[in-house]
Amino acid sequence: MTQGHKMAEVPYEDSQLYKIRHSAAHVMAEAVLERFPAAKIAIGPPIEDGFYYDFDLPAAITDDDIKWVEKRMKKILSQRHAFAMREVSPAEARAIFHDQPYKLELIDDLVNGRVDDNGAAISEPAASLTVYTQNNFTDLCRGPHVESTRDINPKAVSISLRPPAGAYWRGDEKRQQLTRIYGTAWRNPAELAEHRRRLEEAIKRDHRVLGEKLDLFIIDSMVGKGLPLWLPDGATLRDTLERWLRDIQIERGYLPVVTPHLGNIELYKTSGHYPYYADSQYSPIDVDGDEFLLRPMNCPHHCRIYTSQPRSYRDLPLRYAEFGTVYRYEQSGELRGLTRVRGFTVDDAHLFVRPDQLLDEFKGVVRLIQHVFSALGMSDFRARLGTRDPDSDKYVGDSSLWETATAAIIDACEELGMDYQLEPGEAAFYGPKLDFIVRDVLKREWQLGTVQVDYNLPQRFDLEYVDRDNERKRPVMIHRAPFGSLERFIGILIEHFAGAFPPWLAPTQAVIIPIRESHNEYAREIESMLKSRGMRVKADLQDRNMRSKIKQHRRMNIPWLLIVGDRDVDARTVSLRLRSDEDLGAMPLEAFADGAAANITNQGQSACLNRTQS
RNA sequence: GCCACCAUAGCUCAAUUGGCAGAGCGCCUGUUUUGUAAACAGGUUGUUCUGGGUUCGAGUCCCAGUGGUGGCUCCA
Repeated sequence: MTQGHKMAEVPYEDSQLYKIRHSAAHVMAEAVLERFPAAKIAIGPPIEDGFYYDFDLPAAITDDDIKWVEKRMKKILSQRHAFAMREVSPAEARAIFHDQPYKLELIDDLVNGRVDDNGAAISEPAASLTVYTQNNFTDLCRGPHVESTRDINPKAVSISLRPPAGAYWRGDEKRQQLTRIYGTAWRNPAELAEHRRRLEEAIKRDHRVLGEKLDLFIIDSMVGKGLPLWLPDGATLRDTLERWLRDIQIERGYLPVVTPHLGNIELYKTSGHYPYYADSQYSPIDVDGDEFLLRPMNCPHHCRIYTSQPRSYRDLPLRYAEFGTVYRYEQSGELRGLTRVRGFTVDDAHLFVRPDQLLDEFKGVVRLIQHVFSALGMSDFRARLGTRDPDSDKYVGDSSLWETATAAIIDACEELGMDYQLEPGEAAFYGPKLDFIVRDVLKREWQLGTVQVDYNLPQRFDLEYVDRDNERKRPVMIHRAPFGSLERFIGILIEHFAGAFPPWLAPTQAVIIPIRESHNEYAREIESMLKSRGMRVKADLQDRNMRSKIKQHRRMNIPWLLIVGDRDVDARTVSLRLRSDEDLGAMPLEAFADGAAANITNQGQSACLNRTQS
């Protein structure tokens, strides 16, 4: 799904392309300072596919300014200007940047060893600093840069591809908001053209675009932002996924539960969700003088199901599963299609296990998630182990419990041979977690599946079981959701398949297209025959010609088009055309039905049929 | 939430410096009965996002709101 850098073995940071982009950022800053002499410059690093530079501008930047800057950049690049490095003392640096407050702040932090010169990570105190100069512009910078502007092809640089954006100084929303200008730079014009082509391709795959084209979902302003409405085809897709996972879970010993979307605030005070995450919850609702919350999570409800009966060590593990809808307040600027919404359904389950069962149960869950991802052909994900940030106070529970839980996750990953990245500070507030992260078509990362080990809720809800030795003991909880949110998962899935779902997921699996009106009866017969075998099919009996029907259904990515005319009626065949544009010609109706059924059962990734039966 | 930009028919988009709101697709009616990516003809489709303001006159200019987009921040 991603279009990463497939460039040799050199890390991006050491590549020529990185230097080109880093240097292009300096040239852009020079041009912007010419346009806005009063502008203050912040930082300007290379990023994936390009670079940016942050400015504190005296006025909002316009399209005309962008055009001017881009033109000016190309002019500078077409001249020969060396990128000259010079080592300077802190005092010299302060003199050079005396009228650049952001640079002065960076210099102070560099000298004190708080940041690197991208304004980010903590580093050693710097005894001396480096500056780079090209033409009339000098920037505080560690480098490296290209030797000269001649190393950058002006025709491979563009800053008009992405609109300027707001960005907080040092990523802190309490500080000055700067104007970030993005640019892209490549080694040659062909690479730039390819980049443009990929951007256009990405828009076509965007789940918001495809969601409308394929009639999957809408987000209606009268209903509310971030509250998607599933249209019949989208709901069919979603329902197919739900039924599939439900069946898998039943096989693996999960038990269904159903709980309401609203709960007494005491429930969330007990669980700790309130007030820890008050900011992402909706205001309490008054019910006869008591306060109720739209639930932000399902786990508290499941805990109360656990406590509804005394539990024996023989009862564990208990695995409660529910497609539970939750509501979270998200800032309006963060809402996006199906991938960031305010009401969504989690394919949630909570496993209540004995400590001696934790490792096996955790591994079982990870295997389940791997199974789900691989059945859908989603191999492009990374696993992230989110642990507690020791400096933060947003977590609940003893540190010893956290250590035990983290160790259990690490053990499970190692026993399963699964790679993961450790990310302190990414834990849930009640425990460490293993997340499965994928990128969407515009390269944004989204958390999908998640598994979390939790010693805290069992304590807060006073969960117990009676062990073999007749002692009351505390179970451990595992929270897990292979899809994460159905909404987000399906959004990503739409982009993953570019709207061309494999037949087992496709809302409509086959359309029967009669060539003439006289073939309608046969088309209807096929429709009811395939429906009786559980397929999602329809006969297209509209009064329009065959060719336009083919075009229409191909646009909708219908896996199988069955064209039937005189020859097919006589021979009881269907003429099969795949959406991949393969015309497979006539095949016996029974052979198609069998082949399609096999494809669907086997969850084939393409619409190809195994034709051995014909 | 913050910064910037955007909003015209169901969809994609036009509309000269402020001067009668249009096209293609779709939809409806009729003709056509078709063998693999758009048959033909006619017709229909508007609170130009909402509310104010400027003006003889606003889709166009100004203000506010709503919604969307790109970022930032946030994200159990």
